[in-house]
Amino acid sequence: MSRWEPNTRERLLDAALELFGERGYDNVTVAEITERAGLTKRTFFRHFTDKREVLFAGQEFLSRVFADAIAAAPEPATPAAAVGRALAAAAAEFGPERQARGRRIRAVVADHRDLHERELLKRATLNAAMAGALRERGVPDPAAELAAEIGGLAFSTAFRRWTEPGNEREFAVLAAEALAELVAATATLD
Amino acid sequence: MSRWEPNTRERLLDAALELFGERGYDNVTVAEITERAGLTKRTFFRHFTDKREVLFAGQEFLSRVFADAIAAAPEPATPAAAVGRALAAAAAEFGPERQARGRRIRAVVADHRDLHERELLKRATLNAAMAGALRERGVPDPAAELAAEIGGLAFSTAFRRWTEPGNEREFAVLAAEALAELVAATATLD
DNA sequence: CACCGCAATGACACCGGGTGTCATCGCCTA
DNA sequence: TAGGCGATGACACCCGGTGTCATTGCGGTG
Repeated sequence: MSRWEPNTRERLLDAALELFGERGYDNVTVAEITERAGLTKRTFFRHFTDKREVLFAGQEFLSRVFADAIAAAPEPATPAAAVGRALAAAAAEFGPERQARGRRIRAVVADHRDLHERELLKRATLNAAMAGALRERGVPDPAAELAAEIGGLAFSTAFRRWTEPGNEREFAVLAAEALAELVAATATLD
Repeated sequence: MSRWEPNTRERLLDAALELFGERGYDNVTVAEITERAGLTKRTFFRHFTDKREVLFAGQEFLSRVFADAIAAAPEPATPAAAVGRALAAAAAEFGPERQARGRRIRAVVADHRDLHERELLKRATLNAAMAGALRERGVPDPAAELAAEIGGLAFSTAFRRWTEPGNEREFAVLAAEALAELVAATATLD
């Protein structure tokens, strides 16, 4: 393709994960990441707006998957069922290949406030995409917002369990289970 | 008290809000804020961990209010009712004096991604406090988590409406209404 | 084949947020 | 009156992030 080594973003992510694992997120500078990847600091910021973003890139893509799946759900589907479709569609992106990387990312994010903060922003973006798609198919507020919030909660619960050490179950199963638990819990609130 | 002007934090917040209003959040440096307040940059960071925190200080206090109110709710109270108590308790902190400042803060936060991100972190902290207090009184997961999430959603909806231009209604009323709408909406999900 | 446009990178200076460290200043207490 | 101490100032420093211009070769066009 080009004269440079290909897969720049991948290489940067790999280098970053290695270094974060060795020394921790904030004992690693962007210059060190790019050095290991054979690039320069400036190039890093051409691919990621932020130092944090290297760990969360591609989440915008997930938003589209969620929204499209909700839009494509059969007409008589309830909000909960539509959200279930979205989770199922997302599960395709969480195969065994991605599991190891997911674990490494989660380990880094776990004890860094700044990274947790960014994760929340990504989830909020996801929620907004789901809520928008639900409104599009006629679900009124605040039900659309609520269903989206529950979907986000189910997603993050499923992701946590999926990346927990020793887990053997598939993402799709965990997501469906988390969603079902949450929907059932709505009956116990009042 | 001391030989310096009192109310350092307040003065910093006032100076910051003025400047943000005049030129926008990221066209104002911390040095400029402290200059207007008659202090130095270093002192700013002794009072706020971050530039962003100046707009969100005191939220930890709210977490305690929420948690305490939930813990103090009468025993037969449902999760939704306990959350309602928390919102009512919080309403005491949102009198008319605070409304103007709330509007100014919201205006600054509205179109700045970084600030929105921090707001999400604060809300997540609030949610965690509520969920913890609910578990403490025997509400099992994921109902505790869900109730907390709904409480957070009601809170932020109420705050948004309360600070909307032209609003005349009290925070307590708006919060109770938002919560009731959300609880009612749970019945329409499935 | 020579030329040119273009996309990705490098090089480099610069700004501003955030921190470590030591000095200063004055209130409070013994 | 001596000293503890808490809050601030002064100052140097690091690093994340950006603006800008130069460089490098690939692909298309005549």
